[in-house]
Amino acid sequence: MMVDLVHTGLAGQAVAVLRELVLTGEIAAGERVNEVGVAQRLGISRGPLREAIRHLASEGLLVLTPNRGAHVPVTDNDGVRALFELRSALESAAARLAAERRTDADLAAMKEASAASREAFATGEFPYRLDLAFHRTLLDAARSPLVAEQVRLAQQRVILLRATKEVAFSHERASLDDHDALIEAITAHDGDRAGQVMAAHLARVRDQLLTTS
Amino acid sequence: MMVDLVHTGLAGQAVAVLRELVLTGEIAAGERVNEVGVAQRLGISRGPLREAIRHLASEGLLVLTPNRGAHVPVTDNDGVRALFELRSALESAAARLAAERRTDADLAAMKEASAASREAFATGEFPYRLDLAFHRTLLDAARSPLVAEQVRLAQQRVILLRATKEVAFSHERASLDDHDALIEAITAHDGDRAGQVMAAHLARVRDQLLTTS
DNA sequence: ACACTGCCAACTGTCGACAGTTAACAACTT
DNA sequence: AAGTTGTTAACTGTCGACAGTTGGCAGTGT
Repeated sequence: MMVDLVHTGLAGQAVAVLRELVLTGEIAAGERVNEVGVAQRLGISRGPLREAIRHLASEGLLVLTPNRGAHVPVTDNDGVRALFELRSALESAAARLAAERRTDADLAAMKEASAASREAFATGEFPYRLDLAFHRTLLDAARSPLVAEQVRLAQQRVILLRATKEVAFSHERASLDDHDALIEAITAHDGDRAGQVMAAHLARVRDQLLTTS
Repeated sequence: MMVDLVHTGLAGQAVAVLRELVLTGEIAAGERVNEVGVAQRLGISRGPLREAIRHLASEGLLVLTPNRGAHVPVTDNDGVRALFELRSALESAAARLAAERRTDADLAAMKEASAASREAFATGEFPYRLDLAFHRTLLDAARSPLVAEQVRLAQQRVILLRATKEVAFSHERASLDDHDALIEAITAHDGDRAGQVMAAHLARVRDQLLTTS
């Protein structure tokens, strides 16, 4: 993710730009990505752009169809459930590892992130970014680079989900309590409980994203 | 994985061929992949080959260095541990899901795979392939396509590990017992226990792959 | 012998052009 | 009118050539 910024070439820049276009919903769900058009728009040739498209496809931000190019995926409720099964698998494990390995510094960072969230919530704002920040502190505490990377990719797909569904994501108070429960379990080095709390937390977030049609 | 075979283009074929070259160790660990050389060897141009290289890099089978190309990763003990943290996260969750969702047909398939492994073990052979076959039946029972896909990718990286380390991988009897314990827990719809057994099983396999130097 | 400097070969990064495929539309048939 | 077939425009897939970068090596000086 931030690793991509080290990609100094045109392809790397194209990845960054395209990712932003997709995640902000500027390219709508289902919309196709025209290689020549986007390449001209970015002022590069098709080669690097193709590379960028394939890269984002490998992250699940685009889907490829042979001879038909790439388009932003449209996700139904089953897709949402499948995605959260993946995210829950990864992030519950991360919570368990964090409970086993956390230092006091990790704990302090998590508490700080939680406090910032509560403060923002008190003033009526609880942006998605703060929730992600908390989850990131937990990832740091887990000290498992591969798991962390996959968590980030899964979280990114959730962001895309929100961008396409245009769901106003005001976190509920319950999420704040979940976070604190997480901190408690991790403080107590209780890996099992941390994993369970994380799974319950993500189930709650998932249900927010399921369309009730 | 098998999906790649549907990639009818040259790039798709190149992915299949290159993957085999890497997984069989024909391209050794640490060895660099020369774009022009391999492209000529495959009778294609650099474009599709580049695409294939980037694809395998996204699967973790190659690592890219700016302006220096791709090479087969060399993994130390820490890397092995990190990989198995990921695999354990994914596959323990798969076991939990399998315990919740398995049908009788799933159970039959798992028992059949286990029986085949025991039979082969009795004759002195317990190829890696049979172990993978068992794990695949479990994945099918979990009915979680995204988790299944990530599990396959992680397993593939373990295969690469074995290819590069040239470790003779004779499964231990303990693995057979683990499999049966897994079947028991899944039969009883005991998700927690299935997850725990899977984690213990993978820890055993991991320790086999750690170099004791 | 060692360190530094300036080449140089090999490679990756990028580009523009061509070939192949697809889906949509128009024309024709029944 | 509905279905079928031919045509075509827009796109992706592929290629060969050029530009840029890197690491090594010969050469020079100390």
